[in-house]
Amino acid sequence: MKITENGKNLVISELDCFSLKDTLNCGQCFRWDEREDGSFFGVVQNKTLTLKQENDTLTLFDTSKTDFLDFWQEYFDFNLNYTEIKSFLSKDEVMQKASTFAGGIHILKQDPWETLCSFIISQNNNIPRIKGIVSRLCETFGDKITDGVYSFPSYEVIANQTVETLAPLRSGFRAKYILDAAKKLQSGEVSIERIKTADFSNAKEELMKILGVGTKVADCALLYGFYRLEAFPEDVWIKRAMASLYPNGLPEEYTSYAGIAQQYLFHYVRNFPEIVKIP
DNA sequence: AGCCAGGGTCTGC
DNA sequence: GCAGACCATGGC
Repeated sequence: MKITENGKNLVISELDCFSLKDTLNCGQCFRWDEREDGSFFGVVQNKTLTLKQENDTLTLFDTSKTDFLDFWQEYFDFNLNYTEIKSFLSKDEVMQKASTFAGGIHILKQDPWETLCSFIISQNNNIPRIKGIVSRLCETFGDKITDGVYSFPSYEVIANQTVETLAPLRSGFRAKYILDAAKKLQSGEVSIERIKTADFSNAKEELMKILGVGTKVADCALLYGFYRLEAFPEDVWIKRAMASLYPNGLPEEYTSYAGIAQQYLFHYVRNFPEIVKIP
């Protein structure tokens, strides 16, 4: 990986095992939008970024080398060697194929609360609508960053809301779950700091104290919001994939990177649904 | 019109 | 433990 400053832009070249499109469109994040020209615009914390990938080169517009080294490098998980992980996850034929197809996906290091809240919204929902609800949540309760761009609201702000004031989000039955999460975080009944340091099963148990957080949402929060790579979220697609491809469970040797294996599998079977169709 | 969407809760065996 | 109804909303 080579970093070059080009005027106001930053160019990352000689990239290996990275697909911006697959990383941002694989359903782990909801605040990135693809534009006509193939670039992506996103909001992360109180920052915005537009970037574009062409082959093994990534251009971050209006970004300094310091911005990248201090923040975006970590956010996009460029410090983990995905080339090694990809080969590690290729010990059997299924994962070998999934890794080859989806090996450009990186796990983003996202904010814990934003991720938890987003995946509460994700239940029994589809990705475009999840994005719409999250977008209205930010517009209604977040801070203005620039014109038409708002930050993700803190749980303190949401904890002061009611089901009625959340109505503009049109989140349906999930509104009471969002409120319960915000209130339990504010009261300290559930603590992000404790979850960060707890072992995996205790962390998951603590998340599941929140109404509307079951095993799948907890695993998604742990994987995408707490960077727990051993989390293995099982949605309907992964359940189908497991039933037809791994009836005896995921190979034990993959346990420490199960979350990345899950991402590869998810992207793979969603693009080739016939693989998991039971005749 | 009816089904599905990166599920979870609640109830009843 | 496990199945089944139910939950709001929107796109197809």
